[in-house]
Amino acid sequence: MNQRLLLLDGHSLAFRSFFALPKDAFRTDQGQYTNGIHGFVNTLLKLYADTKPTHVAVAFDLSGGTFRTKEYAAYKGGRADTPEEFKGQIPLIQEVLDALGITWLTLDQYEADDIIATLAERGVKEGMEVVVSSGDKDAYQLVNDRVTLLYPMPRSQMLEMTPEVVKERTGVTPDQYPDLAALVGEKADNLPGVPGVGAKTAQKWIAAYGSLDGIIEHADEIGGKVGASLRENIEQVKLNRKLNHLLRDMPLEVSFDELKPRGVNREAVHQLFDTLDFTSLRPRVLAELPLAEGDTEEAGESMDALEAVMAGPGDIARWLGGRSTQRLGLYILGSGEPARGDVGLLAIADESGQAIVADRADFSEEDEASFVSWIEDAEAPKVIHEAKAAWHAIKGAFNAHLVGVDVDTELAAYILHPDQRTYDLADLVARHIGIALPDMEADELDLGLSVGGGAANGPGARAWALLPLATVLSGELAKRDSTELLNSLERPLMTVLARMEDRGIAADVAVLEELRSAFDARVTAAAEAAYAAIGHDVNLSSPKQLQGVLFDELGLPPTRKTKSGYTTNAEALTDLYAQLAFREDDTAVAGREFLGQLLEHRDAIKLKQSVEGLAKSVLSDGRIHTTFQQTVAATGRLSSTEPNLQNIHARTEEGQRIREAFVPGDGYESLMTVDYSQIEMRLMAHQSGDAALIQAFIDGEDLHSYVAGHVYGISPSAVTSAQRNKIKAMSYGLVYGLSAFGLSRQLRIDRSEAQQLMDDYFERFGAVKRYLDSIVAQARKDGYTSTILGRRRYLPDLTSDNRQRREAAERMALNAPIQGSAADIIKIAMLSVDEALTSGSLTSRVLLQVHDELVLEIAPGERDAVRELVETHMGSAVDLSVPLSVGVGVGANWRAAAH
DNA sequence: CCACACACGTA
DNA sequence: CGTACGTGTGTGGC
Repeated sequence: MNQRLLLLDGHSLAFRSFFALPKDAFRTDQGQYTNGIHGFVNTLLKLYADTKPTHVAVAFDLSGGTFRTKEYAAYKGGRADTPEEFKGQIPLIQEVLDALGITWLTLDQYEADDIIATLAERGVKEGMEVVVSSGDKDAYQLVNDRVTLLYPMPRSQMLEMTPEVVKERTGVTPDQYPDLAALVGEKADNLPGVPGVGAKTAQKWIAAYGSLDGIIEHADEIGGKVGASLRENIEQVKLNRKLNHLLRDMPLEVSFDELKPRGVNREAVHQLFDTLDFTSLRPRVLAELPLAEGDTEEAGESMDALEAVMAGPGDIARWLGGRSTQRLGLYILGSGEPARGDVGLLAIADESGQAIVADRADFSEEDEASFVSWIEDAEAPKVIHEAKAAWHAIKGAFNAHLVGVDVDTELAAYILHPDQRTYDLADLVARHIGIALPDMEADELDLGLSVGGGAANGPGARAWALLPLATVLSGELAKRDSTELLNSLERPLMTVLARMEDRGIAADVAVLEELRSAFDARVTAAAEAAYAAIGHDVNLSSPKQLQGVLFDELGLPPTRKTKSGYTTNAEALTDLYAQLAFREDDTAVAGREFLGQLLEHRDAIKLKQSVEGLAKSVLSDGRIHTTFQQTVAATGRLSSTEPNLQNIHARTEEGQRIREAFVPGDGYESLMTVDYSQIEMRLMAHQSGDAALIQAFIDGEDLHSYVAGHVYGISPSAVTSAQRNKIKAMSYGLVYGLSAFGLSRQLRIDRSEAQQLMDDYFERFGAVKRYLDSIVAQARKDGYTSTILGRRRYLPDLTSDNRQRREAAERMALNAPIQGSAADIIKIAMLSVDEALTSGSLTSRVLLQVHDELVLEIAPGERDAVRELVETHMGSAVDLSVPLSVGVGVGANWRAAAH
């Protein structure tokens, strides 16, 4: 029979991958680099698919010497040390091979290529077709009509080297190649060739004398400088030839039976790929390599079990009929936008693999009633990816309120790994249950299209995959003790957020329009004045063009460098302005005018864009419906998009006018803001246990004056405002991992003064210092930080060799427990406030969250009751060693509700 | 058309 | 050389 033997040089292929793939993109939580492993497995899969071998072996070099280094100490000398990031990947590749059921070999004193040469020789003798893949040119000599070499090329291409191709590329036959290499030398192996002899000369000699032996025999007949050179270096050439000869008779104690792939051990692959963070390779490995015996039919992990059907009218009702209390997976294709949700297609699947896919447009009355009662049944457990989006889709399409979400797989994945930008369902399924979901075509993603039988596969498979995915994720969470965080905090919060988004906040479009026009006038005036100052137009929004004006035309001194030139940010422009203050030449006068108008333009255009963006996002109900992102911030915070209502101007007078456009809607009389005061410093006090800091909060004094009094050794009442400001900056900076350099820059004081300030601060608040140090130490040990609710953030860079990355990770480690705990606390408070409002039968409701602040819409007559309620529930969200102080304000708009 | 850089708003 | 985000604009690659 046709037997084919595939032989790989493991080290050589992995090393190429290591340099081909960006190492920082392949790094696990634990700091292990995996680019070489990933590339190797990828190459292996490709070779396997291309060659369909019956036998496979991977050969590795051993570290330490070989017979070649004994013979010639300089062999492969002069190479740079193996990169630290590559070491350690080889043993992991060998573990992967074990899991894949593929044999790998090493042999003391010999190189991978010797093993390959030996096996190739034996394979040919057995009548096999042999395919070798190695990036080592020495392997050329193995090529013949039964042995093909696949030589790796850039962009993961493989060059198929037959004897003809070798001849074409080297000018000699495969068995002559080592002769040629001996003459020319091999830089990679530190083997010098004959000076003056290149490939052309060597080819000519080999053609003339047949082989190296022939050349040596007739060395005296070769004239000219190269002849003399050859005669002088004849010993080196002989040595080269000896070293580059691959041994074909190694004592390998391996039989061809052992080289037959043993099949993939699923469990081992899952385990290993989990620790390696491999997502995309997992389904490929399982699909493209043979599975080990008894490992083919694993319950719940094979898509063979899936039976998806398209629903006709009445089918949904019938399907749900017998299953309404089972745990079911629900997948929705549609729009999950707040207040504009809709369902195009939906799919529901049960644990047995039965799935039904339905077009919303085909729902009968009976289907709708059955579906809605299932959706609104809290005892009917549902598994959904992005449940909040599903909530909106269902609200929009059925006017029903989703309850009974057992697992939101997106939220679960976020709790496990909060540092990913997105949590794509197909990626999670591939990663956690090792199945490649069928791609969904773009037209399947469109709403309301008629759907043929084939299209059911995508949604059906997704609904089906949710159930095993939820089981795996729940298991991971339980192992990590994070079940509570998901089920008691994030999952119920999802519904609270959905309702907040659904409500939106009323906007006064007349105010927005008035502001737009006022800001627009400022923009135009500033732009014209700026053009006048320099005598021509310029795009004031183009940093590149501004650099031309500032540094070339006006000859101003360069500012801080950016990646693509010099910064033109407000801070730098203000500095430049100050530098021109004492000059009265024409350029300086023009420069000052230009800079002043540019700053004015920046300010005005930002305000204008902000107002325009808000105006555009007002829906027909007169309200702005933001989307709160519950799974994007690595610290556990929420974020807000489309539009972002967490960064509405608040600091300047002009900016605050924008907040006047946020008003109570019909049926409500005011807005209320409730915020935590200094929650991060309170957490610092609590977590550090610093007695002085705790006392400050218990006494309820002005924090920054109190701390400044301690630092400067004076009474708080004697603290000047300059002293207070410095200490305030320092206190806030601590939460962000501020350095003395950063503090000096921010306060525009000497480095030494900043250092002194920090020293004095830590002298007085020693526990704070010890706490901050301990956070980093603990995080380095564990690999992650934790909040008061046990929310983790993984920071593998804490052990990076790269100082910048490491220090950045240290700052994140300092900040994450504080910022994240504050996020935990306000989330608890949101649940508790929401619950209290509902159970108190109040109409007032929460509309927005801005990290440490809630914005509520107050119904007539409820103001005082709500004030008391929010003070109580926010103030008692958690029990700390310092009080949680809450500020409340009420007014006719968001600005007026500030306090 | 898309990704990136820059600038800047919030906590 | 202070954390966490999102958005608008310009730019230069494809």
